[in-house]
Amino acid sequence: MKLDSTPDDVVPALLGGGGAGTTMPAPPLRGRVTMQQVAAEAGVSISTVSKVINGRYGVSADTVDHVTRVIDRLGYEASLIARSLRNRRTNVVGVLVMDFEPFSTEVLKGVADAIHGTGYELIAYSAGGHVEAREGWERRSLTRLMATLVDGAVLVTPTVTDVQADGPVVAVDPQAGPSALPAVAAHNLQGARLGVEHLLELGHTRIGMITGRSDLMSAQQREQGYREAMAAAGLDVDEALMPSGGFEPDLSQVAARELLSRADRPTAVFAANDLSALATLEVARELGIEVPGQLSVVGFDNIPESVLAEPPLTTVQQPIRRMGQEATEMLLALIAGEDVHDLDRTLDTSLVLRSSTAPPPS
Amino acid sequence: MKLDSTPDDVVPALLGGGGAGTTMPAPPLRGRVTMQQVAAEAGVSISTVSKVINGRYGVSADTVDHVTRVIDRLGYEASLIARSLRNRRTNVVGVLVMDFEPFSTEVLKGVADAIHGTGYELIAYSAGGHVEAREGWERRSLTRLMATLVDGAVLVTPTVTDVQADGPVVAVDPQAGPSALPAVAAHNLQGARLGVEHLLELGHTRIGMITGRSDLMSAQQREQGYREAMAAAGLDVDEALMPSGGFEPDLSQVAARELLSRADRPTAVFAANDLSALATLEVARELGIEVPGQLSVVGFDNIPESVLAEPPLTTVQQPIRRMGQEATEMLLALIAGEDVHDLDRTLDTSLVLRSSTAPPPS
DNA sequence: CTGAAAGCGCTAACAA
DNA sequence: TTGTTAGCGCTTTCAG
Repeated sequence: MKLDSTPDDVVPALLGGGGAGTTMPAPPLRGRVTMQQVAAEAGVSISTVSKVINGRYGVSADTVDHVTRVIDRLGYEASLIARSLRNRRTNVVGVLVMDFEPFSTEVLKGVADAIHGTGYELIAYSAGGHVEAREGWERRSLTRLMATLVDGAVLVTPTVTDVQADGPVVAVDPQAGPSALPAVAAHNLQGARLGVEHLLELGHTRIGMITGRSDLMSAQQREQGYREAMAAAGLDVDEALMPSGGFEPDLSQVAARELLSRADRPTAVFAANDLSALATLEVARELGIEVPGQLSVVGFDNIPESVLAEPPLTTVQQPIRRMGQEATEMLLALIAGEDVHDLDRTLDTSLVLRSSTAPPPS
Repeated sequence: MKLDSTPDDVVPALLGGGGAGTTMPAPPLRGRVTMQQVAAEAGVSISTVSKVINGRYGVSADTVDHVTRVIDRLGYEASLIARSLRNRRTNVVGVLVMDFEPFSTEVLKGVADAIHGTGYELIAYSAGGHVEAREGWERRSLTRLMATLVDGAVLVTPTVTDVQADGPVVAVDPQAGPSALPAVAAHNLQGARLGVEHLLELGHTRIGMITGRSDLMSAQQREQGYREAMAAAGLDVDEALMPSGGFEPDLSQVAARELLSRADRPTAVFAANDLSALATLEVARELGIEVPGQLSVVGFDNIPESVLAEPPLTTVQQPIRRMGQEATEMLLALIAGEDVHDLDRTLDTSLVLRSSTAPPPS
């Protein structure tokens, strides 16, 4: 479809050093303008053009001037790719994500915040959310981009952290044990306590939990927070009241239905994430259970949809954007070769009070 | 997860060529694993490795098998960059944005939606929101990535559309006249009419507008929609009631203050975007004007913040994500060489009713 | 001060 | 079936 009409069979016209007689019309060519073409057009060698572009010493002012003019006229811009291949430094940082969804794009905004004014460029890469690629996408993406395209990378929600790249890598919300990577995470445990304590203060004592994907650290920590809060209140946890929703809507619906259909159903539910909480809301409606009148629900994440829920969801908010910012600051410091003291940061979460919680029915 | 305990690390048989004593134990090397290393480790030539990787014919099953194993063991992954430089086709599409903010990230999600299952990978690129780079960032970004890294690109909110790239490019929400580029935009005019008509139906007759950045097409169209709706209702527009807020908070505050301080202040304000509407809400609060009791406000965009406003903002919603999807569908078709019939699409907007509008005070 | 030449990691003719 | 060779666009010694 793309014809390659690069006229490289045109012998570059000889030009004197004075460069006065450059009367070539040379309209902006079709397609990509290469350094080759600039050189030919300016009547100098490729390396001279390169020097001019990179401001290297050893080029006469006249030449610089002339070449610069030609570059402007042709609208030449160096290819990031070709340059990356040759150089070690690229001045680009990468954000690697499994897919572009609410969480990762929010992180992305934070990264963008932090990158402003640093002179770095930003590339976000996703392998397209391939299902088969789920396992080890972080490793693949990293090897694909790192050391050639980017100087460092922020890995969003990686499930494996033993990656080895030859540049700095910082993980945001890592999901595999105590990571070997510098990381920024939300304080899941504290957040969960916050959510459950809110329920406790309201007077609830029979509180169920829809747990998350047990293989993820965040899910485990949230469950742990739930247990701790209950224990601190001197309450026993009833394992029967803790079905798993796997962090996703369908499973959560099943879990919620199970929980809310019980004769001794809880008066409040703490969900491992907003998606699960939303599913709970739906099931409650289905079952004719009023929220928050007969049932209180607390979520986790504060995704945009949670505001729009009916009723608006009370939830634990993660400072997602902030996480992106901190990760980037760490990354830039690491790239700069500074030694960063705190390589594993945990950011506090906060409770967002909306309308899905109330005191238990009397 | 998967430890390789396969003892196939048998030292490759004899190596011809100048291969000196090639009894390297070669544990997974530090840093990037290159094809070179795989070849050496497998005792074959680089091109053979390349053939194996790309599934080219002409390699014995045994060799394929052996090389594959070595690749796995070494964790080799082809460099996107090097490959891009060589090939014309990369199987990557790019999204070029000025910066990662709410609008562009929403578009990004749409693009990601559309890219799922197509086998394409996705790269989003931002020059880092450089202020000095504002002018012509689209041209620069395009030449930097296009034809080397990506097969085609989606340009988000470009201010210049006469870009020339040697691959397909689709613009989303282009801001410069009838674009020369295939484009997807929201129906700004219709949206504005929708917003103003809502106010009209409520009974307002004295409706002011905070206009947008006059150099942007979207702003002009929204203003045009306002005028048309007013005209259709048989109402004259008072030019004094149309200060510019430039699409941004600070200027909008000034504009709103001007508007609301008038003795004959309007009973309703249509703002060119949500940022301006939010600013208006703030000024109203400052001035002790009740919304929606004494003043109705309608915005445009439906950014996330608009739900959280006090009161929640009634606004015109753009199908941003959908725009990203359509643009991507177009782009993929273009890349595939299909001829796309409708190269300039306009998507309808819709009114989101919330609590910032009410009938005018009597 | 300028240009020729050697690659960066990879693919694709073309030879062997 | 395999290896050799020539680049993709660029930077960088190192001679002229």
